Amino acid sequence: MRDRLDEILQGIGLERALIDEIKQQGRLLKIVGEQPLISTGVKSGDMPLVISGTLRVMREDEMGNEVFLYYLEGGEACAMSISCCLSNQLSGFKAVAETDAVLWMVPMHLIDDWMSRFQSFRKLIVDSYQARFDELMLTIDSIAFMKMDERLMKYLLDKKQSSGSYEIHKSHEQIANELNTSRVVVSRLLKKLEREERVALYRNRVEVL
DNA sequence: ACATTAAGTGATT
DNA sequence: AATCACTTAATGT
Repeated sequence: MRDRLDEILQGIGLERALIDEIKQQGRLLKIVGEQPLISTGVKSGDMPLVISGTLRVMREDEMGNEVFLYYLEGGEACAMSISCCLSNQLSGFKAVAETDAVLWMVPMHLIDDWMSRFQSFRKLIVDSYQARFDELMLTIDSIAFMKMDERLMKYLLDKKQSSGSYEIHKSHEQIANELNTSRVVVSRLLKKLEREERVALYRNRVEVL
């Protein structure tokens, strides 16, 4: 697994010295199955670097309502975790592993140091911030401007993309929760998509055609 | 065979 | 698009 980390870090374009430090200072975190990684109100002192798997990052309010924000995939850093740590705020974020995932947890207190010493690290953080921000804008206008049927289709295609599979193993209920709507609505829209022959429906499973 | 959970649907707001 | 109420289908015991 160390090799894989090395590979990823090199792929990002970090220099040798930094890679060695990262490998020395961080710790490995394996997540099996669909499991919450960071939940609201808990402060975490680490910045996760995704080695493999997909994380779904969400916003959560007091009542437990969730809003999807963006995905984090292999080779990506969760730059947002820096901002909540720097400002010493409790994370209003919740991250859930979508699949089995392997993360490299980097202690937050080293970030500053690395940013000033390694320009490649600064770039990683800034780029990652930028990328998250762009994704955020996408999901914002999908919420603001897209109708439910378009959102559903985008959701299905996103899932297809991130899992590399045409099959989505979720119930209508789960999908509805992630889109903040009701199961009935999802069932109806999926049914419509099925008639248009864009998906095939099964129990606990949707296939994108 | 029975209970439980997922999905489909008409009617109403 | 949400909610209710009900039906039907799939799955587990």
